Amino acid sequence: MSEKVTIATVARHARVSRQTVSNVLNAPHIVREETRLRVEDAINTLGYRANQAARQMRTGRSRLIAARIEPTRDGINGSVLDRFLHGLTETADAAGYRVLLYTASDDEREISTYDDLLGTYELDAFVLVGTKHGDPRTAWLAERDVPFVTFGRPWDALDAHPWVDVDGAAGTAGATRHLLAAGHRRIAFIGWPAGSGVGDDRRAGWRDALHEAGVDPTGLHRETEDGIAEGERLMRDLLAAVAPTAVVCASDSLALGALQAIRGTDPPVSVIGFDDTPVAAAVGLASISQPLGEAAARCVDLLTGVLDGNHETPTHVLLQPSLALRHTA
Amino acid sequence: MSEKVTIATVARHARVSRQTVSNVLNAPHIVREETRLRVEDAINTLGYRANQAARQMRTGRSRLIAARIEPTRDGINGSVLDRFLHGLTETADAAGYRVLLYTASDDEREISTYDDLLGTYELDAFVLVGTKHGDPRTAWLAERDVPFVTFGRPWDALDAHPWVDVDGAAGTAGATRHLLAAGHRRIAFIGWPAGSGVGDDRRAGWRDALHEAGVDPTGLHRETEDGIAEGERLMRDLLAAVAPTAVVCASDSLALGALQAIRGTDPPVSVIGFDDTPVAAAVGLASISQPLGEAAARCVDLLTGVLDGNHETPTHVLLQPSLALRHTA
DNA sequence: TATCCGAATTGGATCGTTCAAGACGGCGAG
DNA sequence: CTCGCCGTCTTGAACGATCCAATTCGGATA
Repeated sequence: MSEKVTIATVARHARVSRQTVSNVLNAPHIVREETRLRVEDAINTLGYRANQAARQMRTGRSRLIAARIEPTRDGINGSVLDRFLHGLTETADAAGYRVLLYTASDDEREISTYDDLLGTYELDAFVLVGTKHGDPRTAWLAERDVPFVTFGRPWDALDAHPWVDVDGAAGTAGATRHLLAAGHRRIAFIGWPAGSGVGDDRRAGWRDALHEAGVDPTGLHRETEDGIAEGERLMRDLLAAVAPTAVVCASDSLALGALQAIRGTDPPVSVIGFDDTPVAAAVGLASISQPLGEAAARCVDLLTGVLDGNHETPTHVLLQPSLALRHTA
Repeated sequence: MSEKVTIATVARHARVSRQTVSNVLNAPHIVREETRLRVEDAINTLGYRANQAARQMRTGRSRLIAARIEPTRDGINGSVLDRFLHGLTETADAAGYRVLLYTASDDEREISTYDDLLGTYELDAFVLVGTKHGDPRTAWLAERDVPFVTFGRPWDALDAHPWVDVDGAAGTAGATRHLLAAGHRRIAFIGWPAGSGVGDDRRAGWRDALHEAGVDPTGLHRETEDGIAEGERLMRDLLAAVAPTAVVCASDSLALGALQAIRGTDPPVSVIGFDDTPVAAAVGLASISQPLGEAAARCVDLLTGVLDGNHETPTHVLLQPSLALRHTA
């Protein structure tokens, strides 16, 4: 190939000035149609692509979004992040943004990474997955007016910043109602210790659905850290204590454990997991499915809304999960 | 906050010229120590960070590496990509590079994405995970002298381009030898249809280890597409046909299926999977473990070697897997 | 016919960095 | 003493895009 194709090359080829080419790209409506077509033609013929670095230097915007990739803790639930990232990349691409990855081992380092990314790469925005109570990261970003969205509600202050989340309570409530409709009454719940917003939310959905049906949930739930072994242990405990006929779990890991515990029961105890991970699909575990692709898309929507100065867009999005029915329910 | 801190700000503050500051950053050895310290001091005091866009415009290098994130097919093996990406991000970071994500639904689009990424972002290099026979993507990149590394050997021409891979044959051979040492003789293998380099490699390791021990592998192997159900089906078939006492599988998905098929056998049939996914760890499945973090690190090494013009570095790296022993073996 | 108007186009300046070339002082050799 | 060299530092130009102000041009108006 010959020389690098710049805006000047295109301008010469279309016999117009650089500025006109720039206008065709950034403000097509102010260019006469005939001229515009000639320029567009030259762009295609020459295979011109606007140099992002030069554009960024002038405009101060990089069209880059940062997302964190975490060390895989538990591959079962880890695939959630994986799928979310994929969706994010796809939607961001369509909106003209690219996704840059970063990692950090703790909050302090993560914040110093923000500083670095903002300083050297002039990132346009951040996407955080999951936040804690009193998260120092969101505080840092908000303080500096850096655009960001979280996937996951800030449980302590819902209006603190834009977020996208999936209504976990609605998911577990729906699953519970499905089981109630199938005739179950002793429907147990295995979840996480109180205090995590997500876990409490999921438990609340189950409890509300039972109340709604006039069933007393007392004694029907157990709490533990996430994990297959933990799920199995608690399910055995439940079987011995209250002999539930069905169980809703806060994660697929817990549900897989429960599945191992109920093996051989007759009639089979129904099990419903959460996240609809590929493992659940593989073993036929019914599970509550989060619309991760859509969640990612709405994150990008929110960000572009902020970045393009459109303050009309809502800043909070709560999506509804669906129930993936399989032979365990 | 005040003005943006540029190299000129630092220069004024340290009472030197812009170029001297630039030299402190890029060629410290040509600056007198006293001056260097004064400049470094100013940099720290002011919190200066070199603007990547400006640097890129001058040097033509973006310090950005592209990696593809694929739609999760099978969450069990999908976590491999996940872990690899994490390692890549971490090591690239340490080497002063950042990882940019992209997706593409087919080869043609992927190539056009390359074109776009190179044209607009001036990417420094690509990391491809897995290649096919006669891969059009590597051909395209090689033709244009774009630096890239693949994680996975190009099976048809080992010298075609730099790669990092894990010795699958050594992994299955090691697993097979472990089983032989435990007294097993009828050690089966469940793998993928001939033709995929990875699958053939893994099968060869098992076959060689058996030959080495004087065991005839005839009839002891089965081939199928990847998946839990497929693994279960083939394992039942093997049990009925040749009653193996152990089985080595080409993936954890197949091994999980095999595990379901052998339930209740006495003495228990040993099962060893491949990839040591978190699911394997969770259910206690023995599995061959790929050093993904190291693989990612070596990919970055190879790339920086090429990018920094160091042609001394080897261009092919073959890493040894290890055997994660758990109660299924 | 002269004047004015607004749409379309033009040239110059600018963003922050690195490259290329040159300036400056001190030192040793001729 | 002069010359050239070396180490150190400075100055001007360039990368490729966008912003800004100025200019051209065709057509409408007086």
